Amino acid sequence: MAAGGKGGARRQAAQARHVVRIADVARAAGVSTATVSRALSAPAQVSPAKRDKVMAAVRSLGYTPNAAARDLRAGSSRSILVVTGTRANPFFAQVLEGLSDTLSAEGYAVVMGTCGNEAQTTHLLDLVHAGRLDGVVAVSGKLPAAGGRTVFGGKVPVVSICAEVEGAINVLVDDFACAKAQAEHLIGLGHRRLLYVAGPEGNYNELRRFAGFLAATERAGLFAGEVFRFSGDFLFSGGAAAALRFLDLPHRPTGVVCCNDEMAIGFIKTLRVVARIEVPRDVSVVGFDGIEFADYCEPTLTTIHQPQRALGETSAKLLLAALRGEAPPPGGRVVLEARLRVAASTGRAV
Amino acid sequence: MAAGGKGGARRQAAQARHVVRIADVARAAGVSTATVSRALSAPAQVSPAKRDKVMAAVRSLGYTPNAAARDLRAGSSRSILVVTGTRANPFFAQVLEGLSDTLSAEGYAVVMGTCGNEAQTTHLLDLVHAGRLDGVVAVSGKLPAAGGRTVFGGKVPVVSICAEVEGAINVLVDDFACAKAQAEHLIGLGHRRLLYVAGPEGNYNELRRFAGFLAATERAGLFAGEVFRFSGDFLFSGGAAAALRFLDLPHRPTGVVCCNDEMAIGFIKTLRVVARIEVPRDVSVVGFDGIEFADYCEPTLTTIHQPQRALGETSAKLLLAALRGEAPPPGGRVVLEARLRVAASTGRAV
DNA sequence: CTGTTAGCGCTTTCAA
DNA sequence: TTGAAAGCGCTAACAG
Repeated sequence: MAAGGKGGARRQAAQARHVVRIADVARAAGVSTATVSRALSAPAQVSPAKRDKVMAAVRSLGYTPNAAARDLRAGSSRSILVVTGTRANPFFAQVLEGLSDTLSAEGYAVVMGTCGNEAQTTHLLDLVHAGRLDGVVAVSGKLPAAGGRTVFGGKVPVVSICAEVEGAINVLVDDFACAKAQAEHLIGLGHRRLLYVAGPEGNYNELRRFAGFLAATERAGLFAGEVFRFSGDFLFSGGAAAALRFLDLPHRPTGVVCCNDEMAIGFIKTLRVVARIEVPRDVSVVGFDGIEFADYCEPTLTTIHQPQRALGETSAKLLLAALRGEAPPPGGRVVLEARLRVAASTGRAV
Repeated sequence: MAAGGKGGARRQAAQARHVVRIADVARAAGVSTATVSRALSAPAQVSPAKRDKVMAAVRSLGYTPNAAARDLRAGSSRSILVVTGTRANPFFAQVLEGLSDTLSAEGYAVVMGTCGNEAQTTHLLDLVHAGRLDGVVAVSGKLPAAGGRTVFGGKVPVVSICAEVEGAINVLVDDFACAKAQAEHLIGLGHRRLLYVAGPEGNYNELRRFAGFLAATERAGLFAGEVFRFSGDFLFSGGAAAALRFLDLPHRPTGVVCCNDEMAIGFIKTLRVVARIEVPRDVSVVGFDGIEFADYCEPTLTTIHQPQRALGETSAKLLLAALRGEAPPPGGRVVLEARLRVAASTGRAV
């Protein structure tokens, strides 16, 4: 359609119809398109006189090089896919903040993706295989995979945050050690009947954390009848549901280890509302993540503080390095420090 | 990895060098590239026999059409820019969830942007003007603009959520009426000394809400000495800071209207921790937004519930409609229902 | 129904 | 230093 109008004498009409192209700038500056291109991306190669002419034309016409054409030539897109389960999660929101700040500072666009259903997953995979994405960051093990295709088929670098994935560059905290610290904190306070409120079945973090929890209870010599495990889902409502089950227990635990903060908060709130049980007077509760809410709920939550922004920033830097062709970190993984911060939700066993 | 193992060692090298193009598929299927293209995007135009051959070749080669080439041809990118202040905000996170679910269900990629500093802003503007984005959604009035350029110069549809912007399709709630309802609720409970904890100066929502608050206090005949206004920033810490100022007041208000939930929660928590002041026994506090945490803090927050997901979904649908060339809604705006939900943080004035 | 072909807008040899 | 020209991979107009 452009071809038709372009050849005609009515330049005005053509201008109004279409966005400014490099040829328009070239014409206005009285140079070739090659010179315009160079003036923009390699100014040193162009004589000052022409360069100025070009820049003036660029400004006056309001020219911005077309991205699709550039991408097609360059074979890259300067876009990164970030895949998460849900964005409605303050922990990941914080991680993403660090991630996208770093990525966009380097001129990369950040595309958000979810693999909720197969359609979404397929769409993400298509994006990667279509070369629209230069790299992938998966948060918490959410790697799009469907019909035998994975994100690794797209030969772009992949970084995984908070979950170890083979073939990816991994940015982690030591879930095992942290969960062990949660349980040990409680045990150290004299608690001998412990409840573990789990994350989703099969979830990477859940598995590691439960293992850490068990390691601590075993080490302390707690036997099976003293240790409970309720399934959960990382949501407030999951913590609330666990609290209800807790209330039904004939001989209740006095210490509760939650796999994340939302569940801990939902647990505590429900105990209070439903049964007037107070934390830490009647029960001690530890969370995991260190979300901001943890400092504003009642009581302030004893929890594992993860370096949320740093997880995102580190991942971004590693991806950027991979994009530049640099070697991945030794072992293909970086482990960041996280630690227990004792607040008001835990106390001595009664 | 499937591709690698499949061919011989020789094939690997060749395969690794180049991504599969349409010509490769055409050759493998013994047809022209046009037929491949049609088989993929308009199967009805191709004979079943050839269509099957093409599809078989597509599958066996693992072909995905290159996005940049497609975009260049089509003059569009099937990507939408979503601009927010911060993602670390549970209210917006929920809005974004609805937004991106709807957008990605239609095959659009969602690009996240922030206009924190000028570099970021310029980058976003470039993206829009470079034709890499087909539409823009601005959350809470965060529209990239720098050096005289705006997002409107890129001739793409713009939707604004939660803030009225001229030239955009607006999706709103009635901030004025909601804030009025907050104050009236308190006044109805007998409170006559009221504090308003504001959002950032100049913020659209802040302006509308403060106006609504004032309308209610004036209507109730409260005079200047009975009405206070503290500045704030929509953060927990802002609410905490307001609480400290509140404590310094010689004759304290008994009712507090907060411009959002985080500030309300930060306010309440600080009152309790610093001065053992209990809500609603000593002071009543109303929030705004209806974030999930409002149901889990102590006491459960009386607040304005905004239809968070619906705000996102509605915006997405309107943008999609605009992209299809459909007319914007009457008046260029849609106003969704939000209302006060009374919980445990407000009670009768003492 | 199918193939040929002309670009989409840009960058980058290759020559001058 | 500069310009001419060849594509990047794809789709759609136009023949056949």
